[in-house]
Amino acid sequence: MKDNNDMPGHLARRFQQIAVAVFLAEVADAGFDLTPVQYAALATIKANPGLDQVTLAGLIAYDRTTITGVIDRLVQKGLVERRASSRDRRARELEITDEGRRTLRKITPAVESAQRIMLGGLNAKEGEELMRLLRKAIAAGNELSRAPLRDVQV
Amino acid sequence: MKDNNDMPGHLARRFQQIAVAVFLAEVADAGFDLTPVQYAALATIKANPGLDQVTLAGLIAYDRTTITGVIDRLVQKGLVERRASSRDRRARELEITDEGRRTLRKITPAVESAQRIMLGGLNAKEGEELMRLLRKAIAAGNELSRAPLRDVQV
DNA sequence: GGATATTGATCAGTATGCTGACTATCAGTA
DNA sequence: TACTGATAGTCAGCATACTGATCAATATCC
Repeated sequence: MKDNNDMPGHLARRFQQIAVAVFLAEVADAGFDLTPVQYAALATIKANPGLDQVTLAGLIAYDRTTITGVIDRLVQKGLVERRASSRDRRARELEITDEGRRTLRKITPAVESAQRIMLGGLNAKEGEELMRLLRKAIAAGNELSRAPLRDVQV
Repeated sequence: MKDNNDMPGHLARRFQQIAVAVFLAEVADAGFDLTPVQYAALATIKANPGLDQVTLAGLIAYDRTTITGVIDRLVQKGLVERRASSRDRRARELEITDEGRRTLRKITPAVESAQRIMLGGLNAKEGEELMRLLRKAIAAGNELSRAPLRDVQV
């Protein structure tokens, strides 16, 4: 019988599981309480001020129903503002707050250290190769999930 | 600023997201309704009859609190039996049912095809290399998550 | 212009996954 | 044997993620 270690799906889950645990631990060590999803959303909102939720979802490959809850929590924490759009009354424009900006700045070293730790078992060349192969596999499978990456210009 | 595509954590999530979507789609095409977690648990119970939930959790690297719900649903579907252990009255012994065995047999082609599809963007050598690097990174980070892999003999 | 289709956001429902707590039981030891 | 610590399982609570539905608003087409 095929071993778990020969199933890319199992390996994907395990690696992700470790990645999330490392991220949360590093961020908590730095004195913050932010999940990987919340961080990605916050960073993307800062880089694209005023974007709407669907665009945000496309930029980081989340389902739009997931984004609703993530933004709820970021707003609750005072890191993001959600305003009705004037151009399209269905849409909400997202804006990072000063505290969001401050949090993002202070948390960056922990995030970078987490990325290093999760590749800790690999040397630099192997880490690069792993990322290259993941990018390639992801690009080929992009349309297979309900939340594909959408490279929109804002 | 660092791009998402340079963050192993982001790539890990994306690859896993696609892997799960592909798994569910292939399994649904074959006429079944089984999640990746449920499949892994079922296969492991079949290979280790009578094992308890903590051992199962260790073999597939799940948190024991997650396993409780997964087994609930497998029992509900009639694929697994959960009995009190005679040796240790705290523990539950898990046994696959005939229907569980039948399901596992019929679902295997879909599971294997899913593993191929999620590596669809890579050639054979690249797929092998990706799995090797994932295994290596995972081995180094095994103890960093709350649910490490435990290679127990049953 | 008006019917139709599409889109942005949300919601209900389900299934992982995690933290931390709790109960019952077991194991080791003074 | 009584005490102490560890262990198996469950639970409450929270945060992703998904499916499918609904509502309001916008686009499109005749």
